[in-house]
Amino acid sequence: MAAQHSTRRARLREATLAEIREAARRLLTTRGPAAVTINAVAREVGMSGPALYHYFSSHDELVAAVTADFFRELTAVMENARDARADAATGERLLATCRAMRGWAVAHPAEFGWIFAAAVPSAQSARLHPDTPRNRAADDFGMVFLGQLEDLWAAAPFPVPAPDELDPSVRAQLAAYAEARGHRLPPEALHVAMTCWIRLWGLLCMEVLNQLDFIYSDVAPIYEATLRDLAGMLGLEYTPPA
Amino acid sequence: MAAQHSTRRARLREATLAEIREAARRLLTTRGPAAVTINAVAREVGMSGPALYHYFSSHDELVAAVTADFFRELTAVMENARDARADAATGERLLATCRAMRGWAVAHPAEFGWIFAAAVPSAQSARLHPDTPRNRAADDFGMVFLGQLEDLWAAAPFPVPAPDELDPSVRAQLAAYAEARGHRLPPEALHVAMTCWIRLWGLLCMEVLNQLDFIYSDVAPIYEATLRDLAGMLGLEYTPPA
DNA sequence: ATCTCCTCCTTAGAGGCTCTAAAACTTCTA
DNA sequence: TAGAAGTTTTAGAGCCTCTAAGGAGGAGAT
Repeated sequence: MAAQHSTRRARLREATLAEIREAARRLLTTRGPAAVTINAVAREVGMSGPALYHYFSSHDELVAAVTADFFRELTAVMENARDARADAATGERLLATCRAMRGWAVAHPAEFGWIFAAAVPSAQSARLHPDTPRNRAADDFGMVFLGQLEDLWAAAPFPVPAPDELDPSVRAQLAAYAEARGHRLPPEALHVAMTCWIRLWGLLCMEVLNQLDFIYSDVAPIYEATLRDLAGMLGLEYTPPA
Repeated sequence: MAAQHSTRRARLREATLAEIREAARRLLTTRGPAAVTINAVAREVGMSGPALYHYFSSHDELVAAVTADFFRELTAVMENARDARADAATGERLLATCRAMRGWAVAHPAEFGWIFAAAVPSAQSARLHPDTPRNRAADDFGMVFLGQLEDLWAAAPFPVPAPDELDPSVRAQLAAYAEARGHRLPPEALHVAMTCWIRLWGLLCMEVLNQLDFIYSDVAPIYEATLRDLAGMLGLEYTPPA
């Protein structure tokens, strides 16, 4: 009873869903996160409040949907940057990917803050609902970064701390994650990868939250200095942006 | 007309103000940031909605007041940790201060997230209203960290990047800040200080926002590894926690 | 061609929120 | 003791989330 005769309806519905998410994003960027309300979004697309509940069953679900959109867009931007340099060295591709991430962040600070400078559903509840679109999009995003470090490791293992330098408890935590992910990186390499990720996350979040305004008017060179640092940690040659 | 005959009233008012801020904090920790509403806080202290406007002229002002409270409490905790080791080496005192910061963050994750994982009024508007209690408390907090690095620099200058390694634009931005602060650190040293601060901020915010749950169940050793790293950058001997 | 069903949309409304206005109650002072 | 000052209340406008009930229109079945 489904696929055959519901195509037209389904297309219309899809278009409306897209329009709603665009309106939500527009409100976010123009009037801030607090303005992304069911009522305001409904007004924006020309329907009256409760009608929107035919598309999203709650405000939280709308929020999750646009969050997933942002993750997917950022993922695509980073993958494009990576794939546009398919013939370049792995290290150069990683740098390009990281630069693409900041490029998106500064071009879309509200969206970046929306998805990253926010409390994440705790691991507990993520294990209960692993397959929401939001969580799938976030996982896919994570793999853009992690996947490149796996490639890098496969191509040219980077320096890692000696086994006795890594705290045994941390090693165990990382080993559990490595196992769940198929052991593409040993715990020591995962530790280096996480260190890199944490530094990029922190710097970008501070920037989009204006936490660095008090001292820096232009964070781009700070980001480049960080990338140079990370390149050093990963045994890569740092190449300045094109 | 003020001080002499208004003491009793003023005392009562002060007590009510304190009670309101405690209620707001209780709501934050027990029901999350969205539950800190004027109405809910008023109910909590046993008065009805609009009465609270005699103490705080808007929701934003209440938020700013408890934010200032949190900054002051964290500042005090860190200063205590520092001063409890007045006779120790500067490096050990700095490590103790940083550990006190994480101690407060994990003991009060909601409060830490409330003040740090939030958009800051942009520098523009901070320059227009520099003397709100919130901004003063935030500045005082910043000085706990920066002040110790100044002491450290005065006692034993740590290694800094060579002048030609530091991006000229960054150098200029830092020089402007150094001038405003009385030149207690040269731009190169400020750059190192900010690198340290950014790494601590990022790691602690990721932790309180559950952004590391997916891989780490215990972030303490990661924090210690970061401190060891920073100690290395600052030419300090790393000493494990007591 | 009509009938039924399903989808989409509407209005009405309960209950919460911020914040203003006006009135009432308390306390302090002259 | 009367008025001033400070505190608190109720009423209410206008926003919000979300539920309930019903209307208008196309899609398939008879």
